Amino acid sequence: MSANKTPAAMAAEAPCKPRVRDRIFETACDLFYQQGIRAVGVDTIASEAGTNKMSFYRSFSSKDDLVAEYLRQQVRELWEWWDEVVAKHPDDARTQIMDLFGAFVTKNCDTDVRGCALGNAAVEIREHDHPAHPVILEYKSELRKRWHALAKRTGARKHEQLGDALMLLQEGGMQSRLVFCGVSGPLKNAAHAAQSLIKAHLDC
Amino acid sequence: MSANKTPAAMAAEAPCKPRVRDRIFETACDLFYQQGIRAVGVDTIASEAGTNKMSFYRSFSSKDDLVAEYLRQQVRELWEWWDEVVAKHPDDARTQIMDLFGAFVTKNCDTDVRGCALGNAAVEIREHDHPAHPVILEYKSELRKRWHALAKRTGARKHEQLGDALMLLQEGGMQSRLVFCGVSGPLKNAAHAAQSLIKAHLDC
DNA sequence: GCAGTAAGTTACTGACCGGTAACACCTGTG
DNA sequence: CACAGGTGTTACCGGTCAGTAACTTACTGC
Repeated sequence: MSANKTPAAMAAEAPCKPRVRDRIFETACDLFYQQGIRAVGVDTIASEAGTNKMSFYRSFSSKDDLVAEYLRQQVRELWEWWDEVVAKHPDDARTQIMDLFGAFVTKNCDTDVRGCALGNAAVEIREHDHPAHPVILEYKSELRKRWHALAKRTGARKHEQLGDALMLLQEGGMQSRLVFCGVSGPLKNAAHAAQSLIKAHLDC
Repeated sequence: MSANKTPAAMAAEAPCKPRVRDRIFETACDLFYQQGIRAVGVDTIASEAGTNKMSFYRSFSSKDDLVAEYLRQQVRELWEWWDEVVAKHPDDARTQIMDLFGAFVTKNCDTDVRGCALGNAAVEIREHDHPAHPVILEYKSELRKRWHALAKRTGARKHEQLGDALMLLQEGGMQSRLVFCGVSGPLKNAAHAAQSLIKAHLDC
């Protein structure tokens, strides 16, 4: 099927699909994030991507599967962002945490930020058999593990408490972005709060 | 219309409607909170309340209005809870905060807790002209004001920072309840985090 | 030119959505 | 008894939802 190909415009990726699928997927990601998963229909996605529903179902088996893939994509981008920030000071956990919060606040300045895609999905999708469910659960668990690991490397005695606290700050910041515009909400003090927490856990 | 009435079963409330409306409203609140606003249809609410759609529309002008009223009810219950907790130590802001977090964690032990009704609604309802929008915005603003006031009364110099930090902890705790069961998530360390923050803001 | 394949087009299904019209019932009050 | 109000029942409207069938177009490599 996808053997011995020479065409120029063939993307350098693993599968074959050249254009339409990607266009649909990108459009779907935007719409899901901006307007919510349940609020966006398959017809809307297709026409917004400049195609039609039939082409949609040639690329995706169902809307639910697309949603799961959308969330997996978000997870990839989120970890990419995280790894990038953390890579700047590989041996200084405390600076890594502060960098994360700094970049986190900066990122959330954009007016088109709508909180955490995974968290929002958890609100919208309550059915336990939805293919998106394991994606969300795994992401949040991994996120917590990373905060714990980071907190431990600061040398804090009660590193689990510290890690959870930092995660709560982040989650709360994302949540608040849906009602407070820009960084006008409590989010703007997230970095200060993180600083205070670290200090409290290290020198007393 | 509602003049000179004597019937026994007439509720002691202001309007006239005796039973059906309340049954529908209560059912709707439960379903909206448990399954989400968009996931619950008018038909479902009516039949779950033991009646039908026609009786629903005799009591409520539209689903959107019912949603707004559901949220207003949630706000009432939330402030009632808050005031009750806070009333125990009227002159000790620090204890009030710790009591709030204690009660907050306890409340979230229940298995049928699904996060913050207002926050969830903010995720599900993105339309700016929805009657629920002002309810959500006003609640979150008032919540922030209360945290600020509480933080100020602890004597903390940077009370705005402290207030925002406490709010972030609370918001994050609610958000995390949708994916982590009971208090197995980071929520369980919310009280510790609050304690650390207060300490950091007071004695250094 | 032929074959294969990706894509566009139109029309459809069955289910559900929010919301309404018309009518029957039942119960309490005058 | 008659009347009124709250309620139940059935059927319906127009719209949208996810998903499918069948046909057509256009490009590409051989």
